[in-house]
Amino acid sequence: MIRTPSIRGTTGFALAKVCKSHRVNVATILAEVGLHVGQDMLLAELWEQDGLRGGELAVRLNVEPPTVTKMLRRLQTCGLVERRQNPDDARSFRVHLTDKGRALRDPVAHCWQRAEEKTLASLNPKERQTLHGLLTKIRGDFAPGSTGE
Amino acid sequence: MIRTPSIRGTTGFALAKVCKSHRVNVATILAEVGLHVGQDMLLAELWEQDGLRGGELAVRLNVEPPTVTKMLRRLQTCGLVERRQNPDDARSFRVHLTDKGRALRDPVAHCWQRAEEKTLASLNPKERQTLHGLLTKIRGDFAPGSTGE
DNA sequence: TAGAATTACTTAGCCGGCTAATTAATATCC
DNA sequence: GGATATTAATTAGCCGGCTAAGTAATTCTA
Repeated sequence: MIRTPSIRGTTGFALAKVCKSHRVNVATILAEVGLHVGQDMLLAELWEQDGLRGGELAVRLNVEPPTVTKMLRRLQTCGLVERRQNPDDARSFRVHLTDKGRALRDPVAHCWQRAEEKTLASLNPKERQTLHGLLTKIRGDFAPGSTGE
Repeated sequence: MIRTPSIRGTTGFALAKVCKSHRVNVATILAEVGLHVGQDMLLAELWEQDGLRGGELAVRLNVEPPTVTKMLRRLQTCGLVERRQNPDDARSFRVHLTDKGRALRDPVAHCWQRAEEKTLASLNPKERQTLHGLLTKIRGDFAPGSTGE
């Protein structure tokens, strides 16, 4: 029997739709602090660990190097990050947050909380925890029981 | 108390990361049939219901009208869709699949199955069902042509 | 050690997205 | 009916993404 897959109605489709919705929510709220969606993710890596190389950022963000090149140029123009020479390797460079970039951490965190609340509005706390656990399991990450910090 | 939200480790962050990963998976596999990621979603709406207006596509895809304009121009150039005049309203138009566009349905469905398998590789069937249920519940908030907000 | 391969990043150009401003057609109101 | 508002779609320009191709520095290798 030839089971024509229904496309819509697959888990991947639902995931894509939820992702899109969440991205719109984040973008809308993030505009209030003057950031474009995507830039927050790069800054988040630097808030976690300052001074990463460009290539390391690409790997952690799961994007290609040219994407990092362009994003850094704009973030640098905005005065949020700066590049410093890497004494160990003249090919690469290290990206450091400016004071202005560091100052955005809490406002952006607040944006994310609001966007998350909007995206997950229809789930109760237990469902949210289940979802969180499944997502972290997909990521191959850990902390399945830890409720944030 | 001074609980500085950790940004990373939130459900929204995990969702964004999983979304990104899945999008990369879809993009990679979708390239085999000559589509860019995003075009599959537009075609999926037409596979579901042919002859939608441009604005209806924008609403269903949760994107802005200019995005639809550009995507349609490219899909039209590729010979996948065609525009037809709307006799009821000369401002708008209706988008119809070509035979070539219709023929992509099953190949794309297969791409999605593969991408989904890759994205959800670490989940067992029961976990996948749970995830599917949660995503569907989230979508229930804004999917059924509701007022959205 | 000189040349070849590899690595790290940039450039150019495209596509999916967005906002702001514009155009054309329809609907509304005086 | 004519002026006005509203709606549907487009254009222009930007940002986040990509691939392909190029450049410069490092490493490998003969």
